[in-house]
Formats: sequence, C-alpha cells, structure tokens
Amino acid sequence: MLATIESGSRTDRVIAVLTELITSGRFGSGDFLPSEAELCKQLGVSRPTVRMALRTLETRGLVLTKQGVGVQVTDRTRQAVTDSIELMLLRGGAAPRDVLEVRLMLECQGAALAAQRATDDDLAAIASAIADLRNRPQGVTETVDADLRFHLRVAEASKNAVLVALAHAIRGLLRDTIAATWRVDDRTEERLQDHADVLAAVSARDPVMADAAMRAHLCRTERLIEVLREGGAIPKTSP
Amino acid sequence: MLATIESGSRTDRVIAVLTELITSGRFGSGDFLPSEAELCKQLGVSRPTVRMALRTLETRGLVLTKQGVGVQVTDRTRQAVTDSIELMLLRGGAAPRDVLEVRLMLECQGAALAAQRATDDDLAAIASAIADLRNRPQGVTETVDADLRFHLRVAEASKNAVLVALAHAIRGLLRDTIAATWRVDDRTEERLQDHADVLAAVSARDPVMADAAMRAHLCRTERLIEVLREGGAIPKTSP
DNA sequence: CGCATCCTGTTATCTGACAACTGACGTCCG
DNA sequence: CGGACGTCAGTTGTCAGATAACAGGATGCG
Repeated sequence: MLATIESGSRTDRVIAVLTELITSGRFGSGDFLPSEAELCKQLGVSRPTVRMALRTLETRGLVLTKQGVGVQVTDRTRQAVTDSIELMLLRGGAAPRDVLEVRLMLECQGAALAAQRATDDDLAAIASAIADLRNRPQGVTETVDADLRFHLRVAEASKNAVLVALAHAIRGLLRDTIAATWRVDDRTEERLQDHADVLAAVSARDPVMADAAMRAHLCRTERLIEVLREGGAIPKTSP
Repeated sequence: MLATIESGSRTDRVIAVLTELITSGRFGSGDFLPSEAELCKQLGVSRPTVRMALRTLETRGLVLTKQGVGVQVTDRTRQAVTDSIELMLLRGGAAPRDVLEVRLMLECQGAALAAQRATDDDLAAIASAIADLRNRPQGVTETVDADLRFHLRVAEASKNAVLVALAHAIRGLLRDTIAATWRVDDRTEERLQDHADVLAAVSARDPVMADAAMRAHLCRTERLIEVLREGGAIPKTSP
C-alpha cells in the first residue's frame, strides 16, 4: 500500500498507480488488467473510484474497456493526441485560413521527410491509396476516405509520429470542406495527377520535388475551396 | 433534449452533449456548469454516469472540477495536448527527434509568416523579450521564461492562431530540456545573437532570412541538447 | 459432430447514503 | 462597532450494494 498521505484525490492516486504500471511495462499492450473488483481490493478503494480512473486512462489512450470482457492495455496514444489537438483547435475557434496554412506547412514538410525515409512498404501503401481513388468508388464518402488515406500514408512515411498526429487532427477539421471539393467534378483529372506526382517525387527520394508536388496539390485544392466558398457551397465558419 | 437513441454508451452520449455545449460557446471559460445533480435531472442519467463524463472532459482540458465549488469551464486544452504527447513519448509511440523536428517546422515557417505580417507592436514585443533575456535575470527559471516569451512573441506575430497553439503545446514539452541548455554557459553569446538575427530578419520583412535565422538558432540549440544528452544531463525519455 | 442453450465472469448503470470541502451568512466577544 | 469564529447550505468525493447488459466458454442435446 502506498503512503496514505499523498497529494490529490484517491482517484488521482489510482490514476498515477495504473499509469505507472502501464508505462513501466509491467502491463504490455494486449494484456488485460485485473478486473475492476480485483483492482478495488488491491488498491483499497471503491469501484466508482477505480472506474473514474480507468475512464481517464481510456481518454488518454492507454486502455480500452470492453463490456463483458475486461480492461485491455492498448496504445492508442496517437489517437488521443489527435483528439486533443482537434479539440484544442475547435475550442480556439481556428480561422479557416490558419488551418489551411498550417496544413500546408505540415504536409509539405511531411512529404519532404517521406522522400527521405519512406520504405518500400510505404510506397506501396501510397500507391494503393491512389489506386483506390482512381477506381472511382461509389459515393463521395468513399472518395473522401481514399483521399484522406493517401495523405495519411504520405504523412506516415515521414516516420514522425508527432507530425502524423498533427496532420491527422487538422485533416479531421477539414474533412467536410474537402468532401465538398470532391462533390464537384472540376478538374478531377488534374488532382489525380497531383497525387501521382507526389508519389513519383517520394519514390525518387527527392525531398524538394516532393515538397513542391504536395504544395501544388494543396494549393489547387485551396483555390477550389475558395471558389466553392464564394459560391456558398461551404459555410465560412467551418474551415 | 437529444434523441435518446444514439450510438455509444450513455456516458459517451453525455460526453458528446457536454462537449457540444462548451465548444459551441453556450458555456464560456469561467462559467460554471449546473451542479452534478442538476445535470442528472436534465440528462436523465445517474450521477456516476455524469461524473465519468465530467472526468473525461477534465482530462481533455475542457473543465475543472473543484470540490465544494462546482464544475468550471476552462481552456486547458493546450495542457491536455502537451500531456497526451508526453504520454505518447513515454509509451514509445514517438521519439524525441519527432518533437524537435515538428518544432523546427512550425517555428521556422512561423518566423517567415511573422516577417510578412508583424505589426510594429509585435516587433516591440519581440525586442522586449530579447532585452529581458539580455539583462540576465537572476535564476534559470527567469531565463527560460524570457526565452519562451521570445519564441511565443515571434509565433504570435505570424497572426496564425493555429500555429500559435501548436507551437505553444510543443514548447511545453521542451521546457525542461531547454532549461537544461540554459544551465550550462556554453556559447550563450551566440544564442543571444541568434535572437537578434531573427528580430532583424522579421523587421526587414524578409521571410526567407527569418526562416533561416530561426533555423540556425534552433539547430544550435538542438546540437547543445545532443551534447547534454550524451553527457547524461537530459534523460532520453524526455525530449 | 454441430448447434442451441446455459452459465460464469465482466463491465455499465442505478440508487441511496455519508464524508469532505467551500463559501457565505449570522453570531458572539472584545 | 468591528473582527474572529461557528454554523449552515450546497457542492463534489467516496462508498456500498444491487441490477442489467454483454461476451465467451462450457454444457447438453439432437
């Protein structure tokens, strides 16, 4: 048992203990924590207290509780980072221009890094996403998903987890806007070619060209967004 | 009242409702939410459910619950982002290198934007931060604060709220590391000159030079961090 | 052997209660 | 009259026990 006198509420102490158990590796990904009842006995607190602590750990992406099964240790910390960034931007009332600007920075630099670090698997994954997009899936939703997958794969090829989380969060904010751009059939062929250009630059291990290709692609999309916004297809409040 | 039938557990639904209330601005920073008992009545769920939801909102930095007082809406989302990234680093989902790399992107591009958009007030604020740093305050804490202030002022001069928020969150991660670099007296003069160079470039409205000056400064710091890390002054787990 | 069923263990939620804390109000004493 | 103190209502923190919902394996039957 811990020293009885510590700072914070009991819940906070339970959070600290469980977090330590997981980050120290005593419980690895996939392992199941003892049941809530067991944790109560071992920690000397009631079930609501344990549950509140577990809820915090779940929010932080350390565990995943499944009804009827148990509490499983996972590593969804990247998702947690993405979520909190998205919330921060939502709360801060991010201006559309600001979001687009930062996206441009992150994705272009990400593409440049990808050109330096992408493995063959990464290249295959990017190519696969492009193929999905070319095959023109049924609805707009599938198209947007494929588009999102392409950008995500490029970001992942940068091998920078922080950049992936940031890019992903920002993309989440732009999802509706980008969906609108795919709804119109304006210059679709050029946009598909843009994707191929990015892949070519990354495959050629040319950071400068990768940056430029991605920049050209995003700028084209931004111009399209601007047109749609003037036409009233996109509300100005959401980026 | 929302439709009673939605996906997810009741707790998830309560989380969604409360999050919406806050992000939509119905409750602003500083406001107090209704008491837990009141929320129970209005949402039609029991207190533990409400409390679990509130706990999630608290870990995400949206509210702050104080015993005997109530639940206050706050904006600690930047802290939440910093915390979750830190957790991701601890779990090995990201490397310290990733953090430094993203910082480099954001701050360099931010400096370039600042060169295009800084007002006279911004320039004065940056100069003021540099002056504070030159006057060599008493302790390391004050030095680090002044350093932080300098970088924050530059970011703010970019007039991009998203970039400011991200840069601030990332900086929070590096605070201890940067404090370590100021503890040693290695090439302090050069680093102070770096700051002046950035200000000069921004004042000259030269984006390329501003980017380069900031890049030079950050790279110098990174080299120092590398040296300290090899010497054991900085644990490798924290960036 | 295949399949439906039951059973066990788990989490999700509810109910009611009490403890601890905060802030403000009223009271008492100097 | 003024300030220190106690009291009190309202709030969050925690507990105990019970019930419902769920997943997966064991069991029994055809």
